[in-house]
Amino acid sequence: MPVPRLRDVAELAGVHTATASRALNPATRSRVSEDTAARVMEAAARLGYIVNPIARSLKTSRSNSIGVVIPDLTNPLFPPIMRGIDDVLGPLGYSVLLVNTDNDKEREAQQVASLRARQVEGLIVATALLDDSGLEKLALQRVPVVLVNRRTDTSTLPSVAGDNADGVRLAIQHLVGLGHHRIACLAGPQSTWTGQIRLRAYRQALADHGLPYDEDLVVRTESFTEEQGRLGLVTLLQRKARFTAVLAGNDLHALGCYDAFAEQGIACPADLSIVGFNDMPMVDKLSPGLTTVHIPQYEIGAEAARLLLDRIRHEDAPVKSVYLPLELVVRDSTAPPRAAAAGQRRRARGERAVASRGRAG
Amino acid sequence: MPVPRLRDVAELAGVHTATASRALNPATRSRVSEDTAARVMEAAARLGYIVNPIARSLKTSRSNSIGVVIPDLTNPLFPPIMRGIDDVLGPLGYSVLLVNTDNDKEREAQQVASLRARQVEGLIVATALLDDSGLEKLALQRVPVVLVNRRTDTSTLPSVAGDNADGVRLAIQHLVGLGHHRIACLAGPQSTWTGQIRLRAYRQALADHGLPYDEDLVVRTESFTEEQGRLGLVTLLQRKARFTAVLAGNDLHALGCYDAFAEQGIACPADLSIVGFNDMPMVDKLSPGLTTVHIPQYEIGAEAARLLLDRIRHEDAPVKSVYLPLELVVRDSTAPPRAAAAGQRRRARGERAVASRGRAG
DNA sequence: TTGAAAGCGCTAACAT
DNA sequence: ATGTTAGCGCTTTCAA
Repeated sequence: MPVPRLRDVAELAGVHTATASRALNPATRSRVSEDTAARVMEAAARLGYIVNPIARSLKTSRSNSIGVVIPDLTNPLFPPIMRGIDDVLGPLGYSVLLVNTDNDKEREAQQVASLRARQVEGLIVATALLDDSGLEKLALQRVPVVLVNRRTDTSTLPSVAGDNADGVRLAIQHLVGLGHHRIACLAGPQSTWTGQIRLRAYRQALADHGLPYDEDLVVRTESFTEEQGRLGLVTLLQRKARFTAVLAGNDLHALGCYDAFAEQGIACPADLSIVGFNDMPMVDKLSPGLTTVHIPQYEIGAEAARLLLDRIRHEDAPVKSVYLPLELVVRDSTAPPRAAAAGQRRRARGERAVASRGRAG
Repeated sequence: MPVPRLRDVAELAGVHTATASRALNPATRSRVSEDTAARVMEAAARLGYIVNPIARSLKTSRSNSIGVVIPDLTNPLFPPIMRGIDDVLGPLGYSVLLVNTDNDKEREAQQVASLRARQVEGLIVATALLDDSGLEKLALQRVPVVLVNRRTDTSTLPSVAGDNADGVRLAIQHLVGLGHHRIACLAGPQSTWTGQIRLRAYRQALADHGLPYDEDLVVRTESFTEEQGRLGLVTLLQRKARFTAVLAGNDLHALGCYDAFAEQGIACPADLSIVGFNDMPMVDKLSPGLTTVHIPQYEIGAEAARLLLDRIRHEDAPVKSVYLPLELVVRDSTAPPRAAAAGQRRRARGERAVASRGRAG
């Protein structure tokens, strides 16, 4: 039995295909008499008719699909964003085409081209660099685009992200509240918006608490990876500038720091407190459980989808930048500092501390 | 500047659109003289022409897209599978349409219907139940389908999965090698293939080592969740049947067991060894690091994609069941048993053990 | 080897 | 309110 066509439905209902088409589309149904509409719909139901979206797209030149560009789906940041997008757009009849760029701008260009070849109506992009010529071009070509998580330094593109500055503020406030005065910062890559804004916010937050900013307490990493986090902490320790807490660039950095703690015999949080960023899955299961800034990824995705719809429907909708509130999740990797930076003094004398024993006792 | 059409390319090259079409398609290029082909291709390049896949699809009734049906992208099992699929199919010009069913068979039916309405050429399905009428129907309608991770109990559908039986064998072999003789089993839901086969394999593996099978050492959980894992272990402990090791249904179960360990003051691996299944991200970071069976998710996805291609291209290709080899990853949650099941004896006397102190010392 | 012509399935002017 | 007609952009017979 072949797949039923509109023609079959029209025939069964005894009307012209145009009428059947109108009856079947809720938006045009009113232009058809009530009982023809009913007859057509019944015929469609009987035959199990479903419109062919390809034919429809060819005619309407609307593909009912959008593209999502991320670095790597395997990064746990992105699945919740995807679901947020999908849950908003799916019920509206949109398909979501996902591409992974692996942080390769050349590959990204190809992927975006293929997405556009597939006539996507818009793009949600999570791979923005601060200075991103590819994105500028898209904007110029009036392709509806929404940025998520990261932004460019110009504000020509709408974006949805967590309120990173506020997240950093919360983290520093927490540490200062615990009594920390010398707080190091593992800053992420300064070519990314997140890397840059978090460092700035760190500086600002220190100032707000009347604490001095010290370049010796800052390391700018090359990427948001565990290894870079480990290296960053090692660098910080080598400098011999004393500190009792670390603001990590993200949770992966913090994980790297945990490794460094183990290697160097540093007890966390006794010797050193640490705060992460993102609240990745499972970081609550670490020992010690990681205190971190939670980002509402799902909501970010959902909001980005809504913004993109705006842009698709009204080409000149205002270019909004949406910031969603962040929350600090306090776990066990932060505690008041020892009377002085004991861990570091001890290391200076060549002793080894006993590794952290978690939260037992 | 409007998007260039085939017509524009043909005009610029001074040929008919039919000729241009033939020249542009590698498969038909041979039916065109070499230098017309060259001229057409140059014209296409000059204009930046890209075929409109929608128009092509309408004509060829091939959508160049496939659907992937999973329970929830947010489950870390699935992103690597997706990437495996994408990396095989993407370069071949396929788009991958992903839907999440949230383990709701009704929702799944809708999603599959919408996928089919979009004319996907085939489906990769990760949500199979052992007895799955929806899938049987698809098979009957000759929709190309490949199952991943799970299978149905009939073998009418091709599938790709890890060699679960062998994984269990490795796990039990490891435990027995360490000296464990009383090994409990947290079996997953018996409505799923994974739940069922792992339990069977457990039984078989015991037999292979000449160990008795004891129903008191088995709990069948309702789902593969952390909470069910915790509950399962608690149930096992309440039964007072003694055991020195646990084979968890999967890593989430194992995580739940970790919680139960903490609650009940059981030291792992000193009092109780545990082996997980899946090797989820981050389980290496737990305390103790989880010994678990690693499943090559990426390869499973890639292989499923290849199988699906087979099915799409040759409707009656053989219905293969592919099993990929699994590996046991030994970490710190397994160790030789104490002389006897000390932890349990102690509990029986009403004492509390000191929580595990990880791998320090 | 190339061109002419038809048509995939649908929707949207336009006409009635 | 409904039917007529044309055509979205491409591929593919068929004929030359």
